[in-house]
Amino acid sequence: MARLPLYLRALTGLAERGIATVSSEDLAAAAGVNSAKLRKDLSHLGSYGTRGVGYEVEYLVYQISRELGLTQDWAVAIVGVGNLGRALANYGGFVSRGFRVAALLDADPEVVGDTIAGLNVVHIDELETVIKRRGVSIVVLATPAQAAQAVCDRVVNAGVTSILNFAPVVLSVPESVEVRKVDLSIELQILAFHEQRKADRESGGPLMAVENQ
Amino acid sequence: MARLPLYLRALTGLAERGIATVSSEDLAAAAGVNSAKLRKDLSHLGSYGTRGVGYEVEYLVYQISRELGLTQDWAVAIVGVGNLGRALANYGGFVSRGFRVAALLDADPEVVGDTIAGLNVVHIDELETVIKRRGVSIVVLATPAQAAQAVCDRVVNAGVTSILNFAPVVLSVPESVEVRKVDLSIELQILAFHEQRKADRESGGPLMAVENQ
DNA sequence: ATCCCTTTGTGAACCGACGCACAAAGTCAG
DNA sequence: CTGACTTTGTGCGTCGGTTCACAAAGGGAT
Repeated sequence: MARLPLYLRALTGLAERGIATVSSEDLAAAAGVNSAKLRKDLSHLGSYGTRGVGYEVEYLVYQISRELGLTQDWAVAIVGVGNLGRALANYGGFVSRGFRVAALLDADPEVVGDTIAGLNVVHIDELETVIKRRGVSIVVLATPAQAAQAVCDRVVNAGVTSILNFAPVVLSVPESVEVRKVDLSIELQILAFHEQRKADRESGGPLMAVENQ
Repeated sequence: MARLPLYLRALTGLAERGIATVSSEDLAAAAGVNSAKLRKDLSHLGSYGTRGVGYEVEYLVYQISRELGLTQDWAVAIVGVGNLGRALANYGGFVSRGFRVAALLDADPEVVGDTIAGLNVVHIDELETVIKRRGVSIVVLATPAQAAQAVCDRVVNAGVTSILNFAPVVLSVPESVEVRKVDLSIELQILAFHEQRKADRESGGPLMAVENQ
């Protein structure tokens, strides 16, 4: 389930505050979901709750971490060391959740050789070698849109089956490869859409009511 | 609809290649969705297609842009000028789609006064003033998790009703305020989850089959 | 002018997710 | 030990979204 990371985040927050036990109601509120949904999700990974009491925070953290595969560490390569790539390389949220940035790659000879977040930037020509040698299993694409599909093809050929794509293009990949995409400007466009509808409703709303009579 | 930006992106790509007309089938492929779904989505904003021919690219770009409210320009403020905030400030994808970064704010006196992407970083104390004076209607939160809710409250009080949240917390806001959230590490965790299931299936799969006999 | 071919727009079946509401199960006080 | 209370786990009705499949509509050739 795609909500497990959300629960995990809420649980680690509770653990830090020293809370040992939590009810589905409280945890659901902390994660921003319905409590029945949360219980159903958790029941899919086994009966880890105690009726009348709730869930033991520590135990649940461990179970969800295991389910998500966060008990092993994952080597991640970031391709494209522009502004976004740099930000991702320096982002603390990855390391704290079992992800290790194992390689930075770029095509621009200007940045190859630079050290970012303690890592040497390698030329994209080394892609296949680096992936094999450093055991990379997840690749983050932060390249310009034009380059994304070509890099993606090479990454897939090198045997990687999980890609996080920040480039604003639809990547075509074999069915066995999973691509998740984050498009920052799409998120803003959706906000603008709703923002405009609010504005329309305020000015045009009453008018519409008149027209509808 | 949340898919309109996707269609728009595909359409501008086609327009750049000089394609004047496109069928729902082709456009759906370019956007990575089902063609029936695309036709239904487009029909919700009026009958802009011609049976037997398809959709006129230019016209559709205009109609979707108008529907999304991209014909006006939106002033965006970015709060939190860490690695991510900097990357967002420099990100070209915003400007090209009608979004203007109108303000950068931070609490750290070390970065206040710096110039990033041609903008002066302002202290967070000025938040309300800056929002009003520069007509900001969308705020991007790129602060640490601990600070996010407090900043969010101030932003909401200042009258902003659209927030894009990069901090890994669930923000509580009035119902009238829309929050979209992007959590980079959650995306990676979902990839790791599927990656692990693939690995489990390869090693544990055949074994399971034996056990099930 | 007519016929055939392409493509849109949509009715209707299908599917999964969501949440209510409740029974089963466990805790704790007396 | 018993009974009242709390909370999980889940059956079931509902709802929105997705997709199939087809009728309606337009274009172009003969």
